[in-house]
Amino acid sequence: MTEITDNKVLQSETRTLADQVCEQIVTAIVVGDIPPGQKISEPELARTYGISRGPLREAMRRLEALRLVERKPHVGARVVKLSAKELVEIYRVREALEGMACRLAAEFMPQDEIDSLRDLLHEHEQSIAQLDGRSYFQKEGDLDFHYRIVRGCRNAKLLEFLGGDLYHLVRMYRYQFSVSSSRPKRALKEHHQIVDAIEARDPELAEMLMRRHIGAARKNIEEKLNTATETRGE
Amino acid sequence: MTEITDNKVLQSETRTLADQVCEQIVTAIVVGDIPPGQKISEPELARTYGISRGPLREAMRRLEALRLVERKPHVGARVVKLSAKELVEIYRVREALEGMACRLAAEFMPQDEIDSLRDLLHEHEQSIAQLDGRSYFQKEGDLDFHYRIVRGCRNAKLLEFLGGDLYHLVRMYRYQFSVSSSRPKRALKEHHQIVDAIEARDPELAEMLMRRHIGAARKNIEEKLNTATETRGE
DNA sequence: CAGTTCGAAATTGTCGACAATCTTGAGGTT
DNA sequence: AACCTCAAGATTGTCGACAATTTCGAACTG
Repeated sequence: MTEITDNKVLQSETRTLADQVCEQIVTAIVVGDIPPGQKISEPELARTYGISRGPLREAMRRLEALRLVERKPHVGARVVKLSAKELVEIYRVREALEGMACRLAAEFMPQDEIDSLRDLLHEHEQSIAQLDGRSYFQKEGDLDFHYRIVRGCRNAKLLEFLGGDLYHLVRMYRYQFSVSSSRPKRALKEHHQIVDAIEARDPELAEMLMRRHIGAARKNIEEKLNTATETRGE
Repeated sequence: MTEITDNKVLQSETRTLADQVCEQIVTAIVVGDIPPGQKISEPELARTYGISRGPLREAMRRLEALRLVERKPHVGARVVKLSAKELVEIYRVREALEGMACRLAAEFMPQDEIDSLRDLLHEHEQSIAQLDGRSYFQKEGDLDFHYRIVRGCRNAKLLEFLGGDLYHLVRMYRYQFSVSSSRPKRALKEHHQIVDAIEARDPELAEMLMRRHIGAARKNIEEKLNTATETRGE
């Protein structure tokens, strides 16, 4: 028996066809290669990826569990189309879960990981300076920060829910709407404050700051969507 | 186009074989008919439920997504065996999500649903009186209360995560460890306080009370498990 | 001409068989 | 006697074909 116990190593060598294709499809959906709302034809996708319908169907089940596709029996599957309402709902869930993650990180995150977080923020600072302060958080940089905190909270279930399921949706949304934080400097400052609270081992403050941070992003979205929803009554 | 928009009606009439069997297996696992840690043989289970391996494999994927089984490629699937640590982790997730749900319920839950909640608590009171005050919350009663609040928060994503995924694990745990709340009267009082806060439309208080309520249950578990963990060092 | 009904085509659901991989036990070697 | 090797068995992964259901269009009826 080896030392590694419950560390889910991503066994890249022995992955099943269905898993590989599933990952490919996830990326294709997230970056928009398969557009939202598109109906998915099983035989077509199977041909595209050069596999049979069996593994593809298993991949579809997994995608359904990730909330990236919706299936109706005997009808078919289509890529989810995030509505404004659903997106705000997701940010409520993030606010709750990541707030808790931040609280636990303030208790259990090792010092070396905190140092690493600081390094990441310094990289972000330089990135902002280079890009003249506008839209640093464009693609995956912001998610990286949040993901590290979730990893640092030492709660495997929290990591599963947030990292495994929810972040794919958030990533998809960012690609679809091309929404990067419109307030990069302020967001970076908030990130620094959050790390400060974690390093000070202040769970209450850490949770509150993270919730404010995500809540601000949510309000930002709500606001943008309210101004853009004068045409369609939905 | 009908009035029903995103209300996932449980279309009981046209359910696929895989879905039916999946539901059966979920129940079998939750109540312990298939014990935790048991390895699952695909041909055997397929024969048991009278279906082929195709639909059964799809059901297995769904169970994997529900975190009820764990699979390793080319090795097989086994029913999850909740450790004490994982259970406490789950309660942290519940604390975060249900706290948020309760906050939102205080904002958006309609008055008639609040009234219905009160009726439910009155039923619970009588049930406690009949059973002489011990362990009323034994099986599903407590979950029912929490589930109603989650439904009342008008956040579909929150409902999906909590009701769809997490509650199966909680139910399984309750059957496995036969743990019913060891403090029924106090729990009922807390439930009443929570409904009070919701009815008073006080989101802050509602969230705090719910988090305390679940946090107390978590501490109760930690305590029981600490006393029972003198034998095994795990 | 609108509405309905029916049927053919396409798609999804299901099945049995074959191939690839892991496990287990026996046999041999050091 | 302990350890390694290897082969047989079992299990999982994959595939192609058949059956059931839905969908779409055309013909028919009022």
